[in-house]
Amino acid sequence: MSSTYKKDAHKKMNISDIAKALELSTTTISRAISGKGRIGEATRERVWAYIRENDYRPNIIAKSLAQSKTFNIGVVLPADQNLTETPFFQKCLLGITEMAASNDYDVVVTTTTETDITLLQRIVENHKVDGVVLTRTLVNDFPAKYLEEKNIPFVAIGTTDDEKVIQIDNNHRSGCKELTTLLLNSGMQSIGLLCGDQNHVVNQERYQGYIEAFRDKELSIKEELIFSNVTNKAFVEKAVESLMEDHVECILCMDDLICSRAIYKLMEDHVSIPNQVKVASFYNSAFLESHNPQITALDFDVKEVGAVAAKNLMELISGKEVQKKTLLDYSIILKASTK
Amino acid sequence: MSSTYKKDAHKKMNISDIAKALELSTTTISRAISGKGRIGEATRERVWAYIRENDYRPNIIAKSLAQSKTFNIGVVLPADQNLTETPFFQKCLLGITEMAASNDYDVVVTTTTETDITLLQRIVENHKVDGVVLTRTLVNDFPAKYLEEKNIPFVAIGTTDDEKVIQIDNNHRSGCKELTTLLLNSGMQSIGLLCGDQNHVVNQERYQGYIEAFRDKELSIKEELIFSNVTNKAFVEKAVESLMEDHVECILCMDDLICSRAIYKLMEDHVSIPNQVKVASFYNSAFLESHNPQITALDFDVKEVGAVAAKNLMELISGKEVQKKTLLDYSIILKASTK
DNA sequence: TTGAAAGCGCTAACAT
DNA sequence: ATGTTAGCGCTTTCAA
Repeated sequence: MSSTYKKDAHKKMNISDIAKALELSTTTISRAISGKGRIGEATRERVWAYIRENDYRPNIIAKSLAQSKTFNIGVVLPADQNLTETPFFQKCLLGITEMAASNDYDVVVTTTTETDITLLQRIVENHKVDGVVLTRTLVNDFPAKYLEEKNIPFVAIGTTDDEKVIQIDNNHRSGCKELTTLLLNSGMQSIGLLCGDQNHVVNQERYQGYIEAFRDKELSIKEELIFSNVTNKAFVEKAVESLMEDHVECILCMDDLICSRAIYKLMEDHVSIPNQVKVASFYNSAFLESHNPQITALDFDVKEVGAVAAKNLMELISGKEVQKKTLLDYSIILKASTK
Repeated sequence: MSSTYKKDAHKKMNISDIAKALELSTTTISRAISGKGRIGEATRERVWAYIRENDYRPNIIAKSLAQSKTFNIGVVLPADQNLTETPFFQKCLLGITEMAASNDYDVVVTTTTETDITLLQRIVENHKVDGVVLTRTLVNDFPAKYLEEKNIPFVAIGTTDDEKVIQIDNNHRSGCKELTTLLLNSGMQSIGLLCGDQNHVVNQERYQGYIEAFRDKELSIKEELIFSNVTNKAFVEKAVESLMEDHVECILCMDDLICSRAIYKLMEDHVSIPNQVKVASFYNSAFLESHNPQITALDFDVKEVGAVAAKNLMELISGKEVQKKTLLDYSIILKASTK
């Protein structure tokens, strides 16, 4: 069984069909549609009536060509395997898409890895987008550098040293600091930290939050309790073992995948949460929700960060002033795992 | 701190700039680029040399207008909250994006819910895409019906009754049947089933696979062991309790979120896997990987299914014949949870 | 093998 | 308030 697609025979209506039908000029139709320029209320209504009646849709491509604008924003997703496992980017994309649509923009997605930006170059150099949203920031940020160099409007979801970049981020640093402080205030002294990929700025921020919490209380930081780049199951297991040997009171995990792995490891070793060790995560997702006891975590409105990023980008594109850095809030969800 | 974007002053090169520089006509340049139509090898090479040297990029928008093609494919993602938690769609999207790019297409994403297809209508009626990939099928498939009615080329990832729809799917039914059969062969008799949303065809397929396994062995199906629409934590917990009261030997979960919830519930109740009850999932993801014992599951190459869908759609768009139904393979990963 | 010219559908100066 | 006209950058028929 197979199938072929046959094009519709009947041609689409265009602006000059309307002009003819209504005995007006195409300019007038254009003005009636866009609302720009002077036009009589009567003719305006007449045009709209015709449009509604005949279900006319303007050809965006032609508009694009005339205005040298695509009305598309590009969204760059990471192609790395282990990031497709996290819901962050998908939620972000949802927020971006909705905000874009409500401003009459559409979303073209593409992917990059930390070193390969050819697919980003594709959409940019083919003039497919008016601007770009980067959904994460890197310590050595190739995509950002490329867009800067090409002078393409873009915003980044995340934080970066590069002051020229417009950034939208949840306040990870502050959230992690507050959560850590809360734990320290409850009398704990020794808190282990399992960090994610250190080339991702977000993980650096989370790390700084942890450090600052200790600094503010003038507590010494024990390097042996901090594990960086705990990016796979084996690393998590080794780190957890080591932390338990050091008799930490609490294990902080930078994201929910690390946390989920840590919890399983603890269960396997018959370590009871929170009796023998407490656990908290810097990122909350459905995969932690089912655990008993429930896990204390930071919660971010990821869809919102996407929406704000899209909004900022579209304003940037339209020449408006845009805030250099937007920090969104977080909430701390205290649950039984740290009681 | 704020920032404004300033447009680059220097105008982009176009086809007639090249024509002038090389003292040729725009037609010739166009032919040299596209490779269509007769053209002398010498001039052809001369044009390409110039293009390479000056890093010229054709304006796709103009090409689109001239050819009435966008070179975009639309991808429809579900906007439902609990689906953003699963990695399926993101992986799919990755496959689609890569395949599209390698055929000089780009990907415009949009979202729908089970009842609201306005954002899909947007990209279709604004002529933003040449065709559409639906990333799931529904029992009552509004998006598919809409696209059919509008006569837009589209393919669906998933299975559907509608014979006119071009479908690409992993062989869920067969996979689930094989896994269930395997369990039955190992001597189990009573196997519980926790089903996902029954409006998603994929869950119907999985259900059928389970049923067929029993039928083939002429075993009776106990309705009380099958729970449908187990779409939240509370439902999973109730179902698991009920199954344990019925002393099932194994619990089959339709996806990894259900499975993860079921496992936590079992742990909470101090039920040992696989000693007291065995567990298997119809979908494998990183969130199950950490569990000890590891969980038996079906594994699908999701990126591949996306890639094939994109390929089929692009062939459909270009008027080629396309297979009505493509079924991709699966693998069964047997782990300790069913030993 | 190459070129002239019309056209894709819309916008925007510049008239009137 | 409305119309004329010249593009936007590329493709494509038709002619040379």
